[in-house]
Amino acid sequence: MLRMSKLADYSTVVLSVLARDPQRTRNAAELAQESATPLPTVSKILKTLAKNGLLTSVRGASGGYLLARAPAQISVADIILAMEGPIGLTECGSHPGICVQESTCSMRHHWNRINDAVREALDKVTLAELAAPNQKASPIQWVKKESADKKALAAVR
Amino acid sequence: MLRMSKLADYSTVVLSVLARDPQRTRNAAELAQESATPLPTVSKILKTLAKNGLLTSVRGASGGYLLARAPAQISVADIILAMEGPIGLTECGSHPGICVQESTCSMRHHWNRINDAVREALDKVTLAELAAPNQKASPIQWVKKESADKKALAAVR
DNA sequence: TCAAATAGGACTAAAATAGTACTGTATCAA
DNA sequence: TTGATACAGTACTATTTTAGTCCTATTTGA
Repeated sequence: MLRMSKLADYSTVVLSVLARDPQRTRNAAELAQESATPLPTVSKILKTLAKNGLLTSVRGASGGYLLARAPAQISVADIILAMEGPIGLTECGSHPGICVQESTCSMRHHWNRINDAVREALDKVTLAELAAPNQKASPIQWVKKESADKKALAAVR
Repeated sequence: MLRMSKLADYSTVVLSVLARDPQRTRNAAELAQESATPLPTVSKILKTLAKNGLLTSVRGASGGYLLARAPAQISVADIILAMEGPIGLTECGSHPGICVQESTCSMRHHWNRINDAVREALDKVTLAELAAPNQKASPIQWVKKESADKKALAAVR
């Protein structure tokens, strides 16, 4: 596992829609439609992303959102940071003061290294890459699953 | 965030206790005490770790657990894999069939890359290192990002 | 001034996780 | 052979986290 939240996941989809045409301002309803995600949820995501500097918002009639930076300047690490806060695999990393063993824990320093390594890995992948069409990744193995997918989704929703 | 589960976290503590004296068999009660974690919880963790091949168990009176491999041969990735299953930041990675967009999703292939990068980073850190007393490892290359991160954290909270 | 849109916060529902307990099985030693 | 010790497995409950929704306020353009 080691999963990021669904909202963070969705946000990569929404952002990649925006990245396809970075100059254009789009409102929440459009983005909800294009990303096939419920409007209230998309709306929530957009607010969070705007608040944390990944999107610029334009209020009022004919307003909307657009990317605050070029897609190549936004990394996956940035997106996760914006949606979930600092990357930290353990609780002691992002919430100091919870763990009683904190002051004597010899592992904490190692976790910092690990977190940094993960962050670095995530920093290397940009939104520009995420939004780019697949280059010869073989989709063959997934195609056959499609009908099962729809069924699974129906069960889930 | 991007957090691993508490159980996975605890398990690193328990394993590092075992790693301090890899030959010695210890029972659940001992390990609970030494790791300052409730016995039922430690017990659950130990079972999971044994089931997934990180620990060898010895049943019966004077039984207990010991590491299945040398501490240097057990990586953080192994631990997370044992406790949480395959590393995958998105749901589609570890549960194919849920997402309707799966077959047409151009991002999936990128997520595979990202997961691999994270797994690689976690594979480089071993239990031997985790269990070792602190030595000042060089955080130099990451330092420059640190202040930016803190700022971002402040904004998020 | 009206309509369209974001901002912010509060609230509810659902899902995942943590934690506990109980029953079964293996092993050792008296 | 029997009792004590300790792991194995599973089911259950409670808690916490996350997701999702809704409502009201504010901003802005026509």
